[in-house]
Amino acid sequence: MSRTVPGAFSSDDDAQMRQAERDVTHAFEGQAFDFAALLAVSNVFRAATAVRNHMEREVLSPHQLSWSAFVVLFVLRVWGKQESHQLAREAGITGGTLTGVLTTLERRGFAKRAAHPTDGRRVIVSPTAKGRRTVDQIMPAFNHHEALVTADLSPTDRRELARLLRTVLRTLDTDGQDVD
Amino acid sequence: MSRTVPGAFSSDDDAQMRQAERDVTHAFEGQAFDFAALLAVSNVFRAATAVRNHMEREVLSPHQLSWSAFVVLFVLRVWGKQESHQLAREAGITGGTLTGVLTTLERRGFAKRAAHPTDGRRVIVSPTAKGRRTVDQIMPAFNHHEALVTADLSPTDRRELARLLRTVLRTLDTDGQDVD
DNA sequence: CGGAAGTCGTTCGGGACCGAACGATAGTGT
DNA sequence: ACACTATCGTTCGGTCCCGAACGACTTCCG
Repeated sequence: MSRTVPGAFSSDDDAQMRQAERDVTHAFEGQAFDFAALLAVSNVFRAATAVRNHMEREVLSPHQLSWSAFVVLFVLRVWGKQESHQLAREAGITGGTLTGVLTTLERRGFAKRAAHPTDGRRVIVSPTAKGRRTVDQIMPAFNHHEALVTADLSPTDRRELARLLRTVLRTLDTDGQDVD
Repeated sequence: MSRTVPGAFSSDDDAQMRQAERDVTHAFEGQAFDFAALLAVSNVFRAATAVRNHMEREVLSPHQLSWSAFVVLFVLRVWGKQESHQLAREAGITGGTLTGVLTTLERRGFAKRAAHPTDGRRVIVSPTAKGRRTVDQIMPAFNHHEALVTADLSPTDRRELARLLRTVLRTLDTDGQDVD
């Protein structure tokens, strides 16, 4: 009843999944088990890995850029120069990681650091012309592949997927802060 | 009409997103741009990172296990001993990575390698009793947190999320193989 | 049988990644 | 003015992760 994708592999797929569910519930029998949650979480992670690897292989590797390096560069391209901590948050990585990524990006001439005018601790990161040019060159292919990996989703499905994930992100966000 | 989660943060969120869409389309103006695909892909990745970090912090780190190490151990717990390559595929990592993870797991006494009876190249991996016990001890908390991060999703939403992601995975799978 | 070709797991190089510890700088109160 | 505290970005230790190269082993075929 939840099946909208027709044909070919789906029946096999379903059978395998039901078998997996039986295996897991059997392995942990006697305990309450939220299988839908497990499935949602594990699929998020599997899909992310698969998409990331696909993108790195098909789009990014010719330019010798990792996913994170590209994301950082993309943020700089669209929103321009900004402080380090904001850039890290925007790119979804920690400050420690950003330092490494930025070192790579700077070495290859895609971005540069500059001192904050009044605050000696802070660092302003800017894209170079070469960095902007590179993003502009990669982005069409990147977006094309984004469309490819979501090709079997209807436009409605894509928006729905984004919405559901946003809900998860918001949940994580807010109770990460609440704990304090 | 696509909004099921009520109140609080949603309006802010939407405004920010629409602004981001304007920024991005403006940055790449004159080019066709599938923003729904970008949003779907980037949210998959963000959600995966957030969930993984949450799980490693809240559930796994007390046991000094990484996400991958736990996934491998989980697979061994539920499906029992198996060959290396199958285990790698099941856990969603490459062979090279599995070697590292397995070395860690073996050093800590959670799993062990054994020679294949007839084929000298292959390796059979088994969970130890300690490994099984550890999974059984962690799993309730792990599943509880899986439920937590998807708490703002209705049961239908969770299944829908899993389904949409499965579609993406299948797309990636099949045209990864086709290329050959 | 014996070399060629294919298939295993491992090793290696390089980057990413986190959290904690660290210096440097800035603000705060006295 | 001067400690105290908070907040920056960086460094460090450890792991993960991939793809490519490698060596050991097996299978295929003459």
